[in-house]
Amino acid sequence: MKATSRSTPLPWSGADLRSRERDWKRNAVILAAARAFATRGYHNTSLDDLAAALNVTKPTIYSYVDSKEELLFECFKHGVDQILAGFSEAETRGGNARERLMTVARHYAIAVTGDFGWCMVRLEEENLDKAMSAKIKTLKSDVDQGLRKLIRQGVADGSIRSCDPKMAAFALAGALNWIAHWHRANDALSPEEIAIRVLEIFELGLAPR
Amino acid sequence: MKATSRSTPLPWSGADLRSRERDWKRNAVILAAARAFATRGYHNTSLDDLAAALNVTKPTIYSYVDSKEELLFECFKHGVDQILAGFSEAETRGGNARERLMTVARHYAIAVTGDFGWCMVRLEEENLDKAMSAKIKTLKSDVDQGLRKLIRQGVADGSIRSCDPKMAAFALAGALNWIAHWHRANDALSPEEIAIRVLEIFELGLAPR
DNA sequence: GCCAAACTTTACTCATGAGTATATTACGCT
DNA sequence: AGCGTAATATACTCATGAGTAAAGTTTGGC
Repeated sequence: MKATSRSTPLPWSGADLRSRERDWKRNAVILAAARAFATRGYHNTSLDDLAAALNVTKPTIYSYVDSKEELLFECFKHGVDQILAGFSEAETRGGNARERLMTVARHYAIAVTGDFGWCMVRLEEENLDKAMSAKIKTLKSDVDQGLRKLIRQGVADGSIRSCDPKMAAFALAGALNWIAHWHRANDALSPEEIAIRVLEIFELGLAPR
Repeated sequence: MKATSRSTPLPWSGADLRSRERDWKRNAVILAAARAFATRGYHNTSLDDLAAALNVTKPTIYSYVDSKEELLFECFKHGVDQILAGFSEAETRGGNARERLMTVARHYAIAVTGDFGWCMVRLEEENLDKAMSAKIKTLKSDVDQGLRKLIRQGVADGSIRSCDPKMAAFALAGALNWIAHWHRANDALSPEEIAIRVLEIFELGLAPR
């Protein structure tokens, strides 16, 4: 039997290759969308604009996503996944709860300054239909609950001063999210450095020690 | 000369009254816009919707503002004015720089939970033309510089731990702005109570003392 | 009571942009 | 070679919503 016949399930057989290629392109569409949304805003970005940026036409985009909303949702999802990865890493790195919280926060800061940061932070649920809005709420809540849990654990293990976990989580998330508003790609400070400085303020507080 | 002739500039003469009435209505339009934008988002609020909420029609709105953008700008302005008022009050109340900063922050938190909070925090400059966008930038910068100045003064007078004023101002503003995202009018905690709790975290930090 | 100004409405225009039906091209497979 | 499928493009439809012109309505001043 010839090596080129269809009975040869090569790792990169035609179908497989095509499907990888497709995923790759889909991700390119999502990334371009994230950048466009961050620059001009969701409502000010038409899919024709986006298509032009990708050197394709609108129907091509519709072959990768079902709607503009889905595009926005995917951008959001990509960003949140980075944050959720921070929780996993915090578990593997270990340390007391405050240290784990800071690991998460560092990841968070980096995610927020990345390509999907804007979509994550600025996404207004009013722009999405009920079903998607609910998904977003869940994801946001997951992150929020994760932060609160770490804070509660910190209070329990003595690594965090006794405080209201809800307020502390919101304050921290707010400060971190806000980075997306003021950070520019060519800032003097790298995302890591920004994270360190912001987190120091949270650890030590403003009052002299 | 008769007392009723036009030469009598009575405190509530016709013209004066009408102009007050006009200002009152204009403010009602702006307030209704702020609420509608906060609920449904700027782009999802049509001026027909807004007009309906006010029991008038679109052209009436156009007799009070020149454009939808102007409406958004006015909402922003109203909100920022409340914050700037906080700086004045901090001056009159006095105290060390950290105390003055906390006075401003308390005002800030209350402004952000108010009717114009959403517009202040979520306003995306991409929605505005160059000229207005520049005005907004200036106002935002005024607030930011005000915060930084207080922080620098605090470091100088020893009431604030030595830190990067830019980062501290952004972290504080972020935490406060974020309140607008999660606070709901019927929250268990009043804006004042929220302000106290969030500011405590900033003063004392998360690490045990 | 009548006039003029301010105010408000009815009934449009017009541009934009999401989404789609249909044609065309490219490419792997036998 | 040539068939079938996936990918992309052309060329629309259609709804929405900002903004406006012109006509009606109210109100205060005489």
